Amino acid sequence: MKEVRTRFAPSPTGFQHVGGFRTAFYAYLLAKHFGGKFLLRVEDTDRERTVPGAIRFVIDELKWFGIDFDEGPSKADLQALGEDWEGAPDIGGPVGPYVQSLRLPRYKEVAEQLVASGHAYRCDCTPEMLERERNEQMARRELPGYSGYCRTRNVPADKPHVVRFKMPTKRSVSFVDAIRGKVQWDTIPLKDTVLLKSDGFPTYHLAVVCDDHDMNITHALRGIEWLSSTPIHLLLYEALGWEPVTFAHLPVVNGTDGKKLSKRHNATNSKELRDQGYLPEAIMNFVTLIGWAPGEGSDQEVFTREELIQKFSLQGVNESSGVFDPVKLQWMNGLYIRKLPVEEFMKRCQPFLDKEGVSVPQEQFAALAAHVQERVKTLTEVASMIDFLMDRPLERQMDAMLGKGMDNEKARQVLNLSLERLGPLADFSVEAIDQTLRGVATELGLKPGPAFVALRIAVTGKTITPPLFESFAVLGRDRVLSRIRETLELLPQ
RNA sequence: GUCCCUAUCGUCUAGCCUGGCCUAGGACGUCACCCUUUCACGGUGAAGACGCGGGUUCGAAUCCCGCUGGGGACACCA
Repeated sequence: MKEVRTRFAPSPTGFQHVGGFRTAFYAYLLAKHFGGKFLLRVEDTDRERTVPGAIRFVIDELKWFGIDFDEGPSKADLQALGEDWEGAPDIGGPVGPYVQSLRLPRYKEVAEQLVASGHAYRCDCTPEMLERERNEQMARRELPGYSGYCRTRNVPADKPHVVRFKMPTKRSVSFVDAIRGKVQWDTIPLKDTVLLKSDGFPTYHLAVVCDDHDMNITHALRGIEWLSSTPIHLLLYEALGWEPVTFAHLPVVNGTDGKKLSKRHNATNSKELRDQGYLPEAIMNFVTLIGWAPGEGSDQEVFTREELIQKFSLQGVNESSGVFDPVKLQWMNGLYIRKLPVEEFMKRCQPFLDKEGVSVPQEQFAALAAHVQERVKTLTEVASMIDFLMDRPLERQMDAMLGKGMDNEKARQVLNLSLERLGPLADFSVEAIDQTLRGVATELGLKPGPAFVALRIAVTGKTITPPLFESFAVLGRDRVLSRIRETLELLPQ
């Protein structure tokens, strides 16, 4: 059996959002499922719209997701693009360059071959002429598109020109989409499209067919928006005498508003999600699930990368579009956070703590980490759960201390008695604190709940914290006592 | 305008190919209860969907036709 080869072929005209990365995940998963190769190809055929840094973004982000390319741009290619950055990978491979702007001679060669075989022709119509023709067609409510004026004019090669494909209209085309099954056109509603632009760059149509063939790609995964131009590609393969790839047209990923994902949607690119404290493995798992399910009656939705590779198939990909639901991502992220080994969790929290200026001794963080881990859904939430461990003035939520069976007088009693009992405690352990504080509540005829709220706010300033006794033990007796005393001062007389 | 894709709970989906096991299953979210020192975690339960209309059939979420809704393409953009 032929080696399965897939590619992720972004055009560097902007920054990928999670929908774009999903395409990459699927292509990667498919290749790895069959033990094949996954390549990166840069489709920079639109010189005007190319944005610097876009390629780096793709490579960096995919690396963050733990995805490596088997073949792709070499260091030299990146340099040629002016995209040579510190730590840039040198991927390379046998069928490069993997950058379209570096393959211009090849496209010219193929275009000329097509002209020679009568499948294409040179055209020197000006943009103005095309514009006028187009307007007239619109006015007559006809199908817009090039009339084929230059088909028989035999425009000389030394004049500025484009190369157009001779579209046969009166014939049917069909292919079997790996996701949707047979798709058929009885007539082709497309006109003579440009293959090679006047600046010598190919259009997507020429480049994608040429490269997928040259790079021995077996499966082309792409967005559904390409489905309607598939006849062009099929006809091109035919004219060139090449065997077409297997196409798989992926459904769209929409935002919660039902509109296609774009920069307008918040948190749609992986960088933003990372800054918001999401784990790459959670994002990858979640995004893969928008539009794919294992099927066969399976309910599984949490997968390791290996399971994903093992279970992924194009048959399991959905035909209809899906919505990126940030709320469910949050749930899944929490799940992944809880699954992390504690040390790993702490390590991953570090950048977020630094960012918030929260610095606490490692052993103190370690003592509470397991409790914190269970209470957060994103890494950004960690800082506010442990910043009470720092030696800085507390801002206490005094108003939350009272109410619900707790008044000024009772709060004072709880704090005073706690002070009295905690002070002489032989060892300031979790168990001892537990016993003591429960004793305090009982002695005052209070339920533990309200009593502990008062203590929690007195010592941490907040209503939401890791468990009380553990927090006290980590904080240490001196700080606990002095914070309680401080609070007593704050209580109205 | 023409062509193409698509349609199961609010959302992600299973089931559809190979009709009956579907009084349509799971997950997120929502609500209630339990656990409980806050918040979480965990547990139990509830509400919640086959777009509409025809047909085929003993029987249709599943097959066929039509309609409607949604999306896309028709560029020297990808």
